[in-house]
Amino acid sequence: MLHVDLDQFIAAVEVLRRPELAGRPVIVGGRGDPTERAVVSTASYEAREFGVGSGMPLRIAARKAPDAVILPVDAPTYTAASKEVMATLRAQPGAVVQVLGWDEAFLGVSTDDPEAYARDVQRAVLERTRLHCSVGIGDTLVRAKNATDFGKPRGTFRLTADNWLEVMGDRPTVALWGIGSKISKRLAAHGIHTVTELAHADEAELVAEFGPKMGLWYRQLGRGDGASVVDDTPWVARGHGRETTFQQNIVERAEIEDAARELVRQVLEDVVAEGRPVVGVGIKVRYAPFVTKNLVHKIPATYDRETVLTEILKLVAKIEPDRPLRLLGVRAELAMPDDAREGHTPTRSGW
DNA sequence: TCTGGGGTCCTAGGACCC
DNA sequence: TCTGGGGTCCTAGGACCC
Repeated sequence: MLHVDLDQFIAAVEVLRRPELAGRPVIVGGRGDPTERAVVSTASYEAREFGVGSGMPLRIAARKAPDAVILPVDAPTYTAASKEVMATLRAQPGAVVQVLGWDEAFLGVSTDDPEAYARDVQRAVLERTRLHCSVGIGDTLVRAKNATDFGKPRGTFRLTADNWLEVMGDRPTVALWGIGSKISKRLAAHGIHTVTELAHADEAELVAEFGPKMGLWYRQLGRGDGASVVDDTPWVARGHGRETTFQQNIVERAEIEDAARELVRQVLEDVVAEGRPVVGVGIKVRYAPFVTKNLVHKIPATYDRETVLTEILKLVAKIEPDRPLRLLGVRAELAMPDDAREGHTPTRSGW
């Protein structure tokens, strides 16, 4: 199967509608104001030359690339561009498409010449959307996904059981999709630093450290093994949430409750569009400097706004008084349709 | 350097039931 | 009076992804 990943997607879309920005360092993030609390969504390759990358505080990015053009995030525009890309992928002969986000998708296809097929995909996407993409080819989803990095930009790369350890074996475990900084550190504490070491790690030891599911899954990741079927079952959202980071930390009850009311209003807009009852509510709080807590609880299925607001405010009442708050998030869990329960929607562990 | 906003999923541990 | 073992449901917290 193939993994298709658009190159510097957000920045590329912005350059398309402002051609004069071509060749300049472009950074997209937050509201486009580097004095605000925000992070970089995407940096153009020119901006990356200055050491700017996704997830970096906008303030730091602006310091590193002082001449960069900094633009606000315009989600509706990227959603529209993404739809064009995904429609192009679905139009490819024999393609089964599983969308992973705005700018990436798995494409399942049976072909004797995957490289030629990948180049056809790149050509089709460029013709229809004027966007460039990289394509990973693999015999499992994990291998295809990891292969894409080696194809960037605008190229292709193939990873299979035959060359997986040869190519990936000496890389740190954090290079794997699904292993972040925390897990890689816990692995290191067991003497597991590289992909090869993870592939040959003791199962019992991993299970003892990470539990029966994740322990085995991490070892599988090290081997690049796992599912090899692209699942195009339509995605069913589990819920919707909104969150805001306050430009200045707040403490006042009334201010916190006002923020919660506004977030509930926004969440309910998404929930109404979904047309499924709310069966749980949650809040996320981040105290300064950077401590995150989640509070959730189940509720009887309801469509009633007042009920949802009341339940959220009960959780808000549990926020520790006098502790500076830098982020508040509100979330609504939705009832799942019967046909979308077990085994019908893609899950991470399924890969 | 100081960390957004949208999501999903897993695990531990307590409550409760038989 | 002290107490097993299995199961489910729920909450809190943590980790990851784009």
